[in-house]
Amino acid sequence: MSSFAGRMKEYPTISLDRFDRENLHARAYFLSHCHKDHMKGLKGPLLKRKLQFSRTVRLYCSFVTKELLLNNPKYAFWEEYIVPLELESPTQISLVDEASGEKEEVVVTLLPAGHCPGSVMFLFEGSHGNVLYTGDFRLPVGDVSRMEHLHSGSRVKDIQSIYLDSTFYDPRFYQIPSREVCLSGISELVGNWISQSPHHVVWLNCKAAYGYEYLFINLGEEFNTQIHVNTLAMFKKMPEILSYVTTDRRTQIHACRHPKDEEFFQGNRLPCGCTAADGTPLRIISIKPSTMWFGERTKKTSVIIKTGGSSYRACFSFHSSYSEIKDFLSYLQPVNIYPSVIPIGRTLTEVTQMLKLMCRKQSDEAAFVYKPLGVLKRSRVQRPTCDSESDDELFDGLDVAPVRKKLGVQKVEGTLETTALPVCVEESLPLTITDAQPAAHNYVDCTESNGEEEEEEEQQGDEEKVGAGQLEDISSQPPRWEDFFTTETLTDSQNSLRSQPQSYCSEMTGSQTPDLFSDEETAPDGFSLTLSGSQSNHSSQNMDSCLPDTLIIQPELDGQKQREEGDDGIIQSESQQSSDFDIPCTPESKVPRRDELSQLYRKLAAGEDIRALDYRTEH
DNA sequence: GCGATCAGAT
DNA sequence: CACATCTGATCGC
Repeated sequence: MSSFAGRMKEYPTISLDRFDRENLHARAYFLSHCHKDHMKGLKGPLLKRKLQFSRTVRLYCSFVTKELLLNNPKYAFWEEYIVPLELESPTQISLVDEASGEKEEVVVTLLPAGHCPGSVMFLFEGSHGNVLYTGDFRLPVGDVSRMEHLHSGSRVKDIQSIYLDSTFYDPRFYQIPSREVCLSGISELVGNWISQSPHHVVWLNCKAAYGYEYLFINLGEEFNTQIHVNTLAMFKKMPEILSYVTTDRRTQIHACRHPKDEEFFQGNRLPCGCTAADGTPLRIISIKPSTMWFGERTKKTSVIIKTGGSSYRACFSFHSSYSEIKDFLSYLQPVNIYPSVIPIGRTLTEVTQMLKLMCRKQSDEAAFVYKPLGVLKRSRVQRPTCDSESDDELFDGLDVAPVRKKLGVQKVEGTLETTALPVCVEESLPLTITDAQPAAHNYVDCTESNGEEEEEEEQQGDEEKVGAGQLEDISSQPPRWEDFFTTETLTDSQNSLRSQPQSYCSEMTGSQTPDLFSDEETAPDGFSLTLSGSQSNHSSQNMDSCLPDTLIIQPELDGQKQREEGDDGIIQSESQQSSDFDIPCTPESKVPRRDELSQLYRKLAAGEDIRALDYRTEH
């Protein structure tokens, strides 16, 4: 959950995703997406009053976010103060001090964030440098290199600071199966269930938040049906979503909710109250989207986990994994990175230290800043090729050395100014690298690969089925639900990296239908069934290609609490723990100890080459 | 009665 | 499996 206090040190008169306390004095507001933890104070009476006396203070967000926000009556008063912005359309905004008339100009560009419908990042460009506020995001490895507005010509823009969604910035979360792979697994499970009879229905146990819509869209499309939801109101202006949801309960796929929906489910009822269509009891399975992650070397993955007689978990993540974040950061190489989330079990200090390693090298920065006057552009030195231990294959060759470009004189000045002042923002330690502090090595991540990844050909293949995120931009005027995962502007030759799965149609073999009530057999090892994946066509950018798409795991009966379940009295394990799913931290993925970091810093300070030094495994 | 905050649950 | 939300208890006004 975001703990970002709302302001960026470079542009402190702007508030983002926080609207209480000191943010009440902002000259402009930005909302990255419509999740409650990013809307703190947004319905506050204090803010409402302020707006009524202001001529210039506005809230900027995407068209979709505006639509979702105004759908909630509590926020309806914002209507006349919202300025929706198109994606990827740089817009100049005046930040006006209404008391003094003082004014500052800033150019903001909304970039698709892939987190939920309408979610965006904000790129600010102004006299205090280029700053990227990511909001919450999930971007596949490589996508950053295709984001036009992070580039100027063929060069990467000089980013002073990134305010980062660091939810999974921890090696524990090294990889999270791609959206496509997760969708494929869910799709397969759903298909195998609902095809058995009209009374076989699926309950998607989704949280009360935006972000599951692409799941609904894809399932609706694949099974030529609509998904039952509580209300359609918020989508009334988003036909691309609207056409796949319904309030008609007579469908086999439900995502409806009820405060006591878990109890309902235990009683073989759907949250909407559906019990039976024509007297025949429904056969319900629940699928709960939840985040699953795997270590750096973990090869055996499954995107579906059976957690009970008729309950499943399905992999689903709103946030980028560690490796996805690293790809993002190592491409942009900002001077500073400020985490907006501290992963559970970590401290701000730890996260800050780890993020420092992803910041631009000090030496680089010094050369950058102190160029002679008149030299506004420079090509970055080619990034050294990582040694054999490189994890390049993980990133699919996307480590093409980014080239930076200064945009103008005023931004050079901004860089000078901001890099010279290590100022703290609220609760985040500054990551500015100063003389007193040895610079972290930019390429330390190159040592993290175990080098045992298989070399696989990148599949450029045709996409048999594209995810919703890959739909063509229909350029309909806003609101566009595509804002959700818009990557359609990413058009360069590397686009093939995204083309994931061709066929996910893993065939269930034998009586592998997850019939949880009668005819399921549990193998002695506790694994009831394995779905063979069609793995042949996957990109090698992650581990997908060497894994079955779907592996359904039947938890072992642990002999402890067991209870009756199902309509035929089969004993099922109550508390399921998937043995395969207790993913241990990979040995390489431990937290760096203080002394290890000290050693690293000593080496850096001494100018020693640490490229081969893995700070995590030293000792 | 409303809002803020926290614990707890899902 | 750790995301975002909801509910209820408590406190303060």
